[in-house]
Amino acid sequence: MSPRGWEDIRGEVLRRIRLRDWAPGALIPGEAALAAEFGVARATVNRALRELAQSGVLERKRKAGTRVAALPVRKAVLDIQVIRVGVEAAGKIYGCRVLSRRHATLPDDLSHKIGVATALPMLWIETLHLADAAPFAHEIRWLNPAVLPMPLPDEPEISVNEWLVKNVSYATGDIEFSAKSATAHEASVLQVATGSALFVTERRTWTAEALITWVRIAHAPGYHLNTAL
Amino acid sequence: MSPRGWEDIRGEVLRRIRLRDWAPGALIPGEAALAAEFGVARATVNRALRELAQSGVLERKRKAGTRVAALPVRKAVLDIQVIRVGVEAAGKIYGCRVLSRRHATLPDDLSHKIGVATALPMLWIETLHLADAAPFAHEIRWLNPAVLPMPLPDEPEISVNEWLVKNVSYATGDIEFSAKSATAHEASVLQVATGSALFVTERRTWTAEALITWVRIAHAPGYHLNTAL
DNA sequence: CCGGTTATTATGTCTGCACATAATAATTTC
DNA sequence: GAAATTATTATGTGCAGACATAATAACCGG
Repeated sequence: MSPRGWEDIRGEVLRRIRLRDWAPGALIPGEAALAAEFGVARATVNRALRELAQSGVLERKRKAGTRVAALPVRKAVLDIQVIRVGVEAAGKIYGCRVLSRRHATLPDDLSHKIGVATALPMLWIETLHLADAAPFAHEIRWLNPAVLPMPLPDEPEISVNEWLVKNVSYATGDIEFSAKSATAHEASVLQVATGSALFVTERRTWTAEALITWVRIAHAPGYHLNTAL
Repeated sequence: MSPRGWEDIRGEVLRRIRLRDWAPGALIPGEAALAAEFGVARATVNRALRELAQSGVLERKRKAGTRVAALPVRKAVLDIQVIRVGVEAAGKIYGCRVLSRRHATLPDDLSHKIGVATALPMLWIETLHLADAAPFAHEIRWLNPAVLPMPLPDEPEISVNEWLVKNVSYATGDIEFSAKSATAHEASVLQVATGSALFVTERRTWTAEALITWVRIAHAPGYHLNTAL
């Protein structure tokens, strides 16, 4: 019943850590030693330990060896999906309505926040996402027309975000999650009381050269994000 | 200037995807072909493509080949740290006060929510976390005394969570993020207005056998979680 | 034409070996 | 004795070849 592959090795190492066989902060045997013990190649042990290090359970340093993380920074992986997929995964019917759409320049505060010149002409779009015809999330989006390969479609069926992922080059970006009180406008659109606690995600997306889009999505009360550790 | 290692391969593949050389949904050349093109071993290409698949950029299936993700489920990796580390990383001084602590049994709703019998004797602890002496987060924690290897220390210097990670076996668990309005109690403890939007994280932690702890942390307004995509 | 069996194929993993790299320990030099 | 140099060592990465596995495609009998 010796381990068969790198996943078994990973499991066995994890077992020893959980049983405190190897305590937090302690040095564990080197790859060569473990390979000998398990009767596998060093590369196999390496693969297992590398994965554990990636998930924050181990800390590895050349020459210094591998040790069990003392204050484990657990890495939670969140799947950031297109809203439609999230809604449909919950067994509901997705819909969206574009509430407003116009050309404008960035307000000063936002310009500063996302690091883009105020002067640039941008496209502003406000969308309401629906789940089973009930308000689900309110989206405010700034788009940089300069980086769009073609004009946006008019169809309100598909969300702008979804159009983007299909038609614009992949990019880097960042996300921020926070809790905000609903403004009067958000409250009316989402049909909740003003001041309700909304789960807000703000997202910047860049190409190598320029900003593609900045989005703020305020989710209706009850929304939550979860993940396994 | 051909690629030197798997990271270069990953970069080059990513570049082609970003340039829409390989469009979303399209099949990309097989590992063998890429290995030949780049003049590296197949294992090296495999490593690069595997990483890209792990981060949601590619979708791989045996025999079917590798394709660019059509609706990329971007994986955002969040670092779940001990609160003290987060506070100190922001350049502030951490502190915490245990507000209350007693033995009790789980209320029905929570018992149902976390899947543990109501009857079990549990320990209930309420903690206030401080950053530069200002309220930072309010923590409510249920602990299962049965799985603790030794009695909890009395020292209020170190948070219960930190004591746990150091003294109890690693475990699995899950996290949930949401936005909630501050209750009267939370508001008074955090010194904010009742009804303020609070960022709440709820966390369950299990050993292989039993629940270790359930925690709800309500963060003071202004708190946000962010990560690169 | 249908359903089941049998190739075929791309990815998944493993091995054994080699060398690169970074961090520490030992040594030498001034 | 301090500083610079040189081993030493554990992890990081690479290679070539092999077999495993899963999913598709081709085939074949009815």
